[in-house]
Amino acid sequence: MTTVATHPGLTIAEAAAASGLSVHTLRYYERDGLMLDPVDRAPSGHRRYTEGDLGWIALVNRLRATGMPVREVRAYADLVRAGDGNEAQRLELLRAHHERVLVEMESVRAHLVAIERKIDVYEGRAASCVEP
Amino acid sequence: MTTVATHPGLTIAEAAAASGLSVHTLRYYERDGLMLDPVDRAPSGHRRYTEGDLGWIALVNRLRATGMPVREVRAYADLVRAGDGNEAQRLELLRAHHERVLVEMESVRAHLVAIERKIDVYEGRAASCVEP
DNA sequence: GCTTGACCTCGAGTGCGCTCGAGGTCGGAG
DNA sequence: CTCCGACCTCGAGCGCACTCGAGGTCAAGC
Repeated sequence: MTTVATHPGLTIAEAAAASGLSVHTLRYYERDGLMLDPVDRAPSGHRRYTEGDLGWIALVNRLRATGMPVREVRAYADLVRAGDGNEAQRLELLRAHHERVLVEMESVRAHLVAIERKIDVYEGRAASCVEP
Repeated sequence: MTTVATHPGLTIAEAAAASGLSVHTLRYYERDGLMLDPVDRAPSGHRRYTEGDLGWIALVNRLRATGMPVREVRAYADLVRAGDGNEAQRLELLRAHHERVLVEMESVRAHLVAIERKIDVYEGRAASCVEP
């Protein structure tokens, strides 16, 4: 069952369009160890992104979008790359991140409520308390 | 009714403790035009923060905590400093920020749900779909 | 055979938001 | 009078996450 030359894969421009990242950022992520493996290359040396690459990038995007630092995404990628046996560590990393995001969201929500009150003041829907 | 030498005001260290910012950051904010006015000084030249200053800093903290860029906080401070007549602009700025924060929170929430699903996979509470 | 354009590498540059350090002043305690 | 600690200014430095540019390769189309 030698799967020879299935799909050629996406060019970096296509991968950029698909992921919402810039080609610069895609190369940067790879350089910086955020990808699981170096991306495949065409004989020309051009990158060819697989569906698996895109799936991984989507996860990286989710982690980044929720504020995980690049270095921590790299740590996660390192764990996955290391293969089986560290699932507990991966889980711990994700759970810690999850918890931090929840705390941060609650903080933002609370601050936002205070800002809403100030908006109400400007709209004349409430009495100003002290400051402008 | 000449209010002579009421309270002396807080030192920068006290203001830092009260606001949660560092003394460096307090000076930086002032330098950068985020304060409504230059902070009062003792005869020694040392800063003396009033209750009003602290209230304003609290607002700045709320704006920053919800992700408003420093330059936009400055723009808001500029408006307030300019005095009456631009309430509509201030309101618009706050509302635009409010809207952005809501959109961002929703995005984070959605990404977080996807991450939760991945956590479930690691906990064996769900079947893995495709990627690690 | 030449041009064009998409890609490559490597290293430097950018914008943001602080953060730090050197060198100096000031006021009160000993 | 001296020392100390808290403060001052000014300018540089830092960490992060990209972002850009110079200089080069390669393959396809004219």
